[in-house]
Amino acid sequence: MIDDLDARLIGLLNAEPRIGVLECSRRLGVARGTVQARLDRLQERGVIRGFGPEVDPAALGYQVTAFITLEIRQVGGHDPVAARLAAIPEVIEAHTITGGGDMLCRIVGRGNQDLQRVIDLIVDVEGVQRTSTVIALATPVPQRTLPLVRAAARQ
Amino acid sequence: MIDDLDARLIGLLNAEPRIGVLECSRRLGVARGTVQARLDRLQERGVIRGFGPEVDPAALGYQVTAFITLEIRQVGGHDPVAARLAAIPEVIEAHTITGGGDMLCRIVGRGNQDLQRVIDLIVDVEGVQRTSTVIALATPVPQRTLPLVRAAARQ
DNA sequence: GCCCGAACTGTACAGACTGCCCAGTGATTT
DNA sequence: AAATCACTGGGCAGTCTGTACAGTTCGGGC
Repeated sequence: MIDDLDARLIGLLNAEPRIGVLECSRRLGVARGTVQARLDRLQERGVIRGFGPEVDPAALGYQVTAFITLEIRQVGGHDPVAARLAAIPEVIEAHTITGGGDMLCRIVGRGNQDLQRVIDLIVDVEGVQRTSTVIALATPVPQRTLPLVRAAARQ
Repeated sequence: MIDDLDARLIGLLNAEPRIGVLECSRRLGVARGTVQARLDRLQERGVIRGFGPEVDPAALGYQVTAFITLEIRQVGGHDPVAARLAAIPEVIEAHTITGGGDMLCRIVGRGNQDLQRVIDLIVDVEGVQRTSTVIALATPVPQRTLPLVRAAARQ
C-alpha cells in the first residue's frame, strides 16, 4: 500500500511543507524523478488529498471548539439536516453516527456566549429534536496522521 | 482581523493548492508583492498554520472512523492518559472535554474488527475507566474552514 | 488642508526550481 | 531469455521565487 520511502516523504513534507521536490530528493537521498513519481502516485491514489492551507480557527477569533450530538426526527432523514448544517460556517465538520445520537458535529465559536448562538442556530434546524454539547477544554493530541502513515508503511 | 482579500487568497489556495504566488496575484488581480506580504502575515499571525500534505486515512486502508469518549480515574489526571493515547497511531486527535466524559478522541481502524483492537488498546491505558464509542457512518460535512474564513472576513 | 505611515503597484535581477525527456541499470516477472 | 518496472543521473527551456526599490494611493491625525 505504502512503503518506507513514501512515509519518509510524507513526514518530510509534513515537517517542512515549503520545500520543493528537488530539496526532498536531496534530503531523502534519491533521484528527483523518484520523488516526483512517488508524489504523483500518492496524490493519484488519494493518499495525499492535497496541500491546502491549514487554517486555525482560533487565530480567526473562534477560540472555543465544541462537539455537539444531534438527535434527528426520523421522518425526513439526515440529508436535509446535513444541508442546513453545511450552511452554518461555524460547523467545521459533521458525521452521521451509530449509538445514542444521530449526528456528531464539530463546531466553533468566538467564546462561550457566541457558542450558544451557534448552538441555537443548530437547534433551529428543521428536524433537529435534541442536542447535547461538550466543550473541548484542551487538545493534548492535535489532529495528526503522521503516526498512522508510519504504521501503514510498516505493513 | 482578516479582510476580503485574505479570504479570497485562502479560498484560492484551497481550491488549487499547487499554484504559486505569481499565479495567485494574477487570479486575484493584485501585485505579486501584495500576495506575498499577505501570505507572510497570515502565516506569521498563525491564521495559516502551514501547507502540510493532507493524508486520507481511508486511502491508507483505515476505512472506519469513530469517536470514543473516555472516563478517566480522577487521581493521576489527564496528562498521563493523553501521553499514552498519543503513542497509538490510530488515535487521530484527542481532546479533554466538559460534560459526562473526560476525553473525546477520534480514532480510525481498518475495519470494524480492527477498530475493536484499537479500542482495546485504549481501554488498556492506565487510568481509563470506561469508554463509549460511536462509529461515523458517513460524513456529510467533511472538515472545512473556508466558510469560517469567509465569515471572519465579513466582520 | 497638509503630512505621515502603511499598504499596494510595477519593475528588475539573479538564482533556483519545475516539468519534461531520455538512456542506462538492476531487480523481478513472465 | 525477454520483458517489465522503478530508479538513477543528466540535460534543457521556461518559469517562479526571493529580494529590492521607487512611485502611488489611501485613511487618519494634526
